[in-house]
Amino acid sequence: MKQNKSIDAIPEPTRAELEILQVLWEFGPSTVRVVNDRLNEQREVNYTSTLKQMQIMADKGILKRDESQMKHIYIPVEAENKTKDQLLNRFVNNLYKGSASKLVMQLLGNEKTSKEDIDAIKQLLKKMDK
Amino acid sequence: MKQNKSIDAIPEPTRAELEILQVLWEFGPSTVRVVNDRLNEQREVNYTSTLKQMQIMADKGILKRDESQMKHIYIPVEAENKTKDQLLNRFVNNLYKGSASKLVMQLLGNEKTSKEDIDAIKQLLKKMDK
DNA sequence: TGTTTCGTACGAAAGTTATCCTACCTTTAT
DNA sequence: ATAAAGGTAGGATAACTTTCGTACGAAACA
Repeated sequence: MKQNKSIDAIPEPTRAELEILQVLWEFGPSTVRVVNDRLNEQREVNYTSTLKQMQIMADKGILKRDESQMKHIYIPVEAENKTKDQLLNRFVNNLYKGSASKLVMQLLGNEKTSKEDIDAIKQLLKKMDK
Repeated sequence: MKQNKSIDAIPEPTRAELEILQVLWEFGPSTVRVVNDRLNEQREVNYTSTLKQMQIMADKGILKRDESQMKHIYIPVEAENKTKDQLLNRFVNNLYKGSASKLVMQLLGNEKTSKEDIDAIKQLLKKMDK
């Protein structure tokens, strides 16, 4: 049974917040240390910056945390797919007036989209026919 | 012949900037008055707010303007498709590690995506085979 | 011709985001 | 036991974004 998704629209995560969510989605519930180390593989960030961000996210309700240990463990409140669905919907609505096919058209016309990806998309659609 | 797109990466337009770009893409080169009227169909914005935004965008090089008349005419510097390509690439890179097919997968699994859209996507791909 | 309407320019202010310093506590290692 | 390392908490701050008030000039019109 489907929830009414329009009620609990998630506030758009900021750039920094999204970075952190990605790490948590990939590695599962983690400490600030782990997240910060991952982030520093891509760019230099001070530990306390990441800590602060994650605290703010917990305040906002984007993350919850387990404080039973000294090293708090942070966990995304919403599932990866749910959040991505919302971001994707917003993107489609904003840029393509809600038309998913327009977006795909843009994607197919985009030179950065590889032949492999296009083939994969075709496979997907074939599978859906069954 | 293709340009090297990686050189002239456009700075991410802000929320308000994107709103304005949408109007200009839809209605073509326009005065502040026209843009502001369109925006006010969706939300209340003061005229001078829109004016200021568009002036800033002109400063940043996102818009150019024709000042030969008293009512200045604003025009996006980059074509709609080019900007959307960049935004789309960024989106795919950010959320799907650059995999366009993952994005489409998400789209197809998304309940907000209509059957009509899915059919349209299939048509697109068929056409590409030829 | 004077007044009202419509335009631009400029600056201020408020809100948001991102970053990091400092303080202080706990654990670990010497 | 003491020092060092590694945690959290809470400002402070700087940059960016967004919004709008005020000033003032040009145009329309009564």
